[in-house]
Amino acid sequence: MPDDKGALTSRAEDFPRWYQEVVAQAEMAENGPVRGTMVIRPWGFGIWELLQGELDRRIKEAGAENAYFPLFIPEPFLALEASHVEGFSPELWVVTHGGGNRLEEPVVVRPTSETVVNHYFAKWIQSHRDLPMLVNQWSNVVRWEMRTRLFLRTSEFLWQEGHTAHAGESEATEYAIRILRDVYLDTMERVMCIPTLIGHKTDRERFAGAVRTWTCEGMMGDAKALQLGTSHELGQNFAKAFGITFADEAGEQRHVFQTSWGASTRLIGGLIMVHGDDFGLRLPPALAPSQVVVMVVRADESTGPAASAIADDLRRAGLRVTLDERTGTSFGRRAIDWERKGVPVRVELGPRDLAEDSAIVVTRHDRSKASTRLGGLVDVVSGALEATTEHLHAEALAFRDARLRWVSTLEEALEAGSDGFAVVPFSAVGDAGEDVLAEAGITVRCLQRDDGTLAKEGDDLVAVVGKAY
RNA sequence: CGGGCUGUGGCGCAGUUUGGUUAGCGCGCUGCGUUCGGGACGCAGAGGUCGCCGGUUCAAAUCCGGCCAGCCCGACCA
Repeated sequence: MPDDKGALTSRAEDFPRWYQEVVAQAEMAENGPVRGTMVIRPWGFGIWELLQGELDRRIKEAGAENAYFPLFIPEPFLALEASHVEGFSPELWVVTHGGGNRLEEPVVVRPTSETVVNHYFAKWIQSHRDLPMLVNQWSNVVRWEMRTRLFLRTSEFLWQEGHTAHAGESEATEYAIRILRDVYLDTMERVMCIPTLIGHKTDRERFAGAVRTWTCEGMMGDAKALQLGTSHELGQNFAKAFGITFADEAGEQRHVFQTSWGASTRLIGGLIMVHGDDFGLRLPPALAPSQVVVMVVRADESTGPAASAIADDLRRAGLRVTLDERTGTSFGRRAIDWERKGVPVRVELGPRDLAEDSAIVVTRHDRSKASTRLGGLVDVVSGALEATTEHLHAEALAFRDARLRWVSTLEEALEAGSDGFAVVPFSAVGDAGEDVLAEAGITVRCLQRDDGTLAKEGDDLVAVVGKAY
């Protein structure tokens, strides 16, 4: 919000007003006791739990199993893979004391777990029969960040990180892409209702230690890009550093090919920034801790029991329902609180409605209200939830496509990429072009074929460029 | 690390230029009452070492010196 403080004004201009409002209103998080850490309040955490469930199911369908590895990593582990340690060193939090004494060897708090996981993979993998090894971990990680921003870049964040080992290179590539598509892309498109572009990163944007980084990129409500999830092909870099070898069918000792992939609480930020409006958050039904709130307009001997019965009916239909009978708080106050939290559908029941054997159904995504017969209420609410999912995705897609321009030169990309996405032949950009774009705060978000599909390389590669968070 | 700014009840701020009774306002909070169909209202009340240390003065939130913390802009990043 523009004000007397110059610094704040310039920031607010490119920082949507609703972002901060929505985050605050949705009671999701605030900066915590240590710089850049976050506190997620129950409503926001409920969203995360649902998101976790959706991701976890898909991860298991892709064959990976959950496991857990230590929070503390011996410092020498990090040093084993040269580019990995180089990439992460500036971001490490290091513990120097334990039990009141200085530790002989400092330990690192994990910024990501490739090193510990691979330390164990080296022990666990002996034969081609042990492959592929597909492991996932839900955990927190910490990274020292120069500049933190709620949900998008916090010093501590929650995520899942998958780590796999395969016998062959093509197998690893296929698995990395399978995760990108079947886990990440599918969750983002169908669950989060976020139109998502996929592709791979340029060399400079690649994960430290990877040979190729595949990525999902979304456009936020201010036309800036957000990296929503990444899947890395690690080649044999870590296998060689950690000595992960197996005996193949012929009895030869060979190094494995690996992948690692992750998606974090950043997704909550993306969700807010794609769907939030001036009235608060708008949640896709699949991620709404409460999908329906049944509100009693005023205290009354008949509306209370009737609302309770409606809530039960909706629950029996498999919906997550909250019954709001707090008539001590004014109706408007309560209605706006739920609206801000993004509850997709509200059912409002007052004496007037009850007298007509009806209720008001309010849909959050378009704020429309309709009087509905109680007899058909469950169907109407279910239909409204389905419509919400479609509407949120369609609206976000229309927004993004209106700000995505196909261009053919670097100069055009520079212009179009400053307030949206530009798609430009990668041959027109190149490494030198990335420097030029960087001057304007624009980066290559991903490389893909001109039909939007994935390709490792080729003449038809296009670069999606834009400003990023 | 460079550049800018701010520290005053839980939150947001005014007051500082020009020192002067008991430090004020909005929101929130507690109690009572009236309300309740779209962010209610009235009355009563709780809550402050004015970031910290020192100095000047009859007198310091206000002036001087030092320190600390936080925010914003640049370099980093899921």
